[in-house]
Amino acid sequence: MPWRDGSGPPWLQGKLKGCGYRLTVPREAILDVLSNTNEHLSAEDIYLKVHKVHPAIGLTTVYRTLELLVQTGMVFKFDFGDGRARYELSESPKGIGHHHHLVCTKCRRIVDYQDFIDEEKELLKKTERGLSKKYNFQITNHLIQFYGLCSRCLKSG
Amino acid sequence: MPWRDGSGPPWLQGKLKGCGYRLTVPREAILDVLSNTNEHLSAEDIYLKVHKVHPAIGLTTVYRTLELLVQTGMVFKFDFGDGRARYELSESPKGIGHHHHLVCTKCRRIVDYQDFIDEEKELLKKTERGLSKKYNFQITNHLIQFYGLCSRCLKSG
DNA sequence: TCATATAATGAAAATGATTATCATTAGCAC
DNA sequence: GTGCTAATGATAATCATTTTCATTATATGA
Repeated sequence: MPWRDGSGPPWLQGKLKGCGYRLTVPREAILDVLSNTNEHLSAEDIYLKVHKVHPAIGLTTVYRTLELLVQTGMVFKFDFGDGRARYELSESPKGIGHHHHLVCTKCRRIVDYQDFIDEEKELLKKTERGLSKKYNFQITNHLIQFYGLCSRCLKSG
Repeated sequence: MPWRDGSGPPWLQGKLKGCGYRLTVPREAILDVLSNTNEHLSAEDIYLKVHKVHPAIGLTTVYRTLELLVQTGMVFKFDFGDGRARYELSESPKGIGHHHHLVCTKCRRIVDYQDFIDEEKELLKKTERGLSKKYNFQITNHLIQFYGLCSRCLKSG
């Protein structure tokens, strides 16, 4: 559900401005696309979606904006091993929230899961504390992925 | 410590043959490099090290061999976000074994850690079981990385 | 040991995602 | 509104990785 004016979620816009960045049409459009998908979009995917509404916005700007969003922590950048990066909003306003991924090494399908995160969270916190202390490393983020064969690929051989 | 003949670890060679692949000089050389480092080498890093001993071995072959090793599960391929893949032997013969990474988002330094893996292992196993059942996904592998600022970057502001 | 089938190799060219350049445009603080 | 600059977009450049294809070398069976 895009915003009334198709301009993306106000709180994200607020965060952008809060970081001292200007609020521009391309940035709004990109945030809008990201907040209204649950796919794992590549830069080009995002460009194509944005392009439908704003044909003037170029791929370069999409890359630049995504880098900005990653820097500010608003967006996560993933590598699922197919040679192009994927981007997801760090925190979905709709509460879709933090999830991890199962990556099929055969067909490259991605399965999101949240179910087991609660327990993971506990351990992660604990681990993060331990690591921070031991290595004097300020942890801001983590990545957890499981690799293997998805149900379809298991069937087909 | 390279092997007597600088040919890499016999058990890895065995695994290669066991998978039906030929044992060749380039493959031995690449396995040798991988088994005698604890750095996070890129394809080109490996190529350069191999090149010192076997100048005839080309970069293409390094890429091809690495892909093969990743397919057979002998090598892990990592993305630390600097635009080039890194490769590590899955199981080090010297018992250096499975470890996870702390990635500094500022200077790109990588810290390996093993200390907290025991506890993680438990949860991982449990999580893997749960995920396998629920999503009918056969998990063969996992990736865990923490991102943040390393001690040096914390000091330097 | 040797011949043979064919997997593996290497040089060069192609690919394709991402980044740099630079003249132009458009937020936003005043 | 005006002006200062950050932001943009078209194009070209970069650079890691793949493809192509003719040549070489491995492992198997005689």
